[in-house]
Amino acid sequence: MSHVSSIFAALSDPCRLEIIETLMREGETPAGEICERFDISGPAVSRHLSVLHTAGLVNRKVAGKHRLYSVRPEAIRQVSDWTMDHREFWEASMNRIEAALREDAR
Amino acid sequence: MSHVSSIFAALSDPCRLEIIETLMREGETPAGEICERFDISGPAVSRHLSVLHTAGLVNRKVAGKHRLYSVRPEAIRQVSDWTMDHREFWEASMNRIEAALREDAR
DNA sequence: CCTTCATTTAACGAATCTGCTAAATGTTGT
DNA sequence: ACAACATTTAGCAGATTCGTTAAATGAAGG
Repeated sequence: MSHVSSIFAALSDPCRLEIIETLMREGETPAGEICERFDISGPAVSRHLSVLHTAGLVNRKVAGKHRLYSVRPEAIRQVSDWTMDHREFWEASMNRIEAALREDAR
Repeated sequence: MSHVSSIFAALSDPCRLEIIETLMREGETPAGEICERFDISGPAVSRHLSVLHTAGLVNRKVAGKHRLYSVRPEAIRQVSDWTMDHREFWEASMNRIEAALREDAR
């Protein structure tokens, strides 16, 4: 699996995406606090965290009985890099569409 | 499923990601030509194209016996937008990491 | 019409994902 | 050592995914 596609896979679950967004907003957070935010069981959240960790999206830090999770910025950057690699395509195309819209509006 | 997570889901398969990258590079392409590039069967590629279409990542245009596929730039832009929404997080964090590296190097 | 070409749909099996509950692990405080 | 707490692992059911081959669809040309 190409590396960026495995990052996409990790983000493809709505629950995992929300976990990542929460961690980016609030920084390092213990597993238990993440659990509280979701209606699913603790083990289910734990599994999601483990998927994210395996995919290299989060760091896990052991602190007493807690595990602190945080997003690895490089991972998000890889997504950004992927879009930037193709920026010429979508930016140019978007401009063409906008131009066509302006043309239509006249 | 939040919209961006369904885009991530569509891109989470290596074969689909490669299809999208090919289409971005080469523009509108008939299904048959896409098939030739992959070792999997025609029906398998057709299914991937249909997944991409359902997720809003590609346009399908009927041209005689051919179906021409092309990437919808807005879809890629949504990925870009998502990274940009969190840019402050990963950019700041990357800088912090870089600063730490520079600190270590001294 | 009938055939051929391009592509999709159907039907199926193997593998993977996601959730659950119950049990295990490891840590802290008594 | 023991009890309480935080989290993960095990084991299982149901849904989904991805590939295959065979059959269906639909346009183009003789």
